[in-house]
Amino acid sequence: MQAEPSVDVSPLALSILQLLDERPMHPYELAATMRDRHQDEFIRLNFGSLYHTVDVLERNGWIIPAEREKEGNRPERTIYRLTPTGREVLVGVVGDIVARPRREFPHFAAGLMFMHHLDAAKAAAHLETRAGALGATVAKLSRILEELQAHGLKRLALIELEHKIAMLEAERQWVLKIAREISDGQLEWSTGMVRDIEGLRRRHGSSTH
Amino acid sequence: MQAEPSVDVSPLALSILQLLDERPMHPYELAATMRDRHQDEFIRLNFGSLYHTVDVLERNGWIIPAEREKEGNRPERTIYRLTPTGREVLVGVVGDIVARPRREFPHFAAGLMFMHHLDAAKAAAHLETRAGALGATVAKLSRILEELQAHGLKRLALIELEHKIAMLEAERQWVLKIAREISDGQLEWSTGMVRDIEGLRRRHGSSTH
DNA sequence: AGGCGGTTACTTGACGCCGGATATCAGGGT
DNA sequence: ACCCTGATATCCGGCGTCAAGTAACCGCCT
Repeated sequence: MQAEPSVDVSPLALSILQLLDERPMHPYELAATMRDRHQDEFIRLNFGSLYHTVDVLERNGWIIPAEREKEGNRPERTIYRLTPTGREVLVGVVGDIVARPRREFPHFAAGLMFMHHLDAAKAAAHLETRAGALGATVAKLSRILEELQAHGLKRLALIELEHKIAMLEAERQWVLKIAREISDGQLEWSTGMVRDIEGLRRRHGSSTH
Repeated sequence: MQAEPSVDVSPLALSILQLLDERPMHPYELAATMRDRHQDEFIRLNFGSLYHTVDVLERNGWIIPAEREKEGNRPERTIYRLTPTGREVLVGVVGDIVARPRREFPHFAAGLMFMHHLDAAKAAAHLETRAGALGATVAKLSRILEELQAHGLKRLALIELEHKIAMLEAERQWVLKIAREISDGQLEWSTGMVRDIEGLRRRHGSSTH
């Protein structure tokens, strides 16, 4: 029932809270709406965790069943609405998520860490492939962005798209640079190298990165 | 037993394969080594999934138990080694992970998506907080990077650190830019806005972003 | 030398979330 | 009549997280 330091509320939960703040809905409708708004491009969505998350939110008292409908012979559906506490949590969590970087573990970093198992030529080629894919996505998203802007959508409504494009583009630049440096020998290559890193300070401390 | 299109091998599994390629080890030693090399800064590591993953790798035939030691009265430990198939998989997976961007769902994007639930001032403040945290991490990692380079480590051995720093810095720049644009009113704010996005093309297609 | 508190070695188990598949019914199209 | 899609929910197995449990070791105190 607490509003609490609002830690560890999943993006999916956040999205549920946010939608129920607009109006009461039943879970399936939540999913449908998320899809309509393309939130599922940025938030992992599937029925299993949706229903589960709804349960959890109810247990926490962030949301409560408001109504229970049965239409024809379809499964009965439960309509939920946001509680006042839920509303507070929503705002709190948004602030928290925006303000505090969380530790993430992108696959690519792991790939890089073991890149020396490839030979230089292959590595460079793979990086170029990646850059190409990244470029294609950036192009696609940019087109969409422009189109939506032309349709009159405000920037604030599209900020996460802008962000994604920027990050993708940054990665692309970096990847390209490294690919070049490998190709022209500027990044010295040694295929079986040892990677002992003495001195990288052991855990403890700023959590964040 | 297949070498296969090498999809869906977790970073942790990759790391295991990689270490066993150097020499046979038992699971606990794997973990210890990963920690020593600070791989756990880039790969999510905990004992539960470690032992589980080892099991799976064995079932797949990528690794096999080579020896079984009992020292004093400690729990008996199983030493694994890489199979030839395992070695192929290793190289394949590395290439794959490097070449193909995977869809990731960073929390921050979700936060941005709902940022309009905050008022402008608070949003800007939170973004600045984030930029600060990002800056601190970048500084810390940069210091470590230099130190390690000074210790004679080759760039190739530190490439993932370089990457992380670059990405963090890119995000920081972006966050700072947006914070400024909010503060000086350049990014138009409307707190309760509707966010219906008609036109963002429905799923199907380049998977990647 | 004996004992005792803390750290390191090593594995297992319980529990919860996640994601994919599946069951059921309604309705519209051919 | 048949089939496909959409609406609606639940189920189940896999994987990750956390923490407990046992043994040895190390250092210190007396």
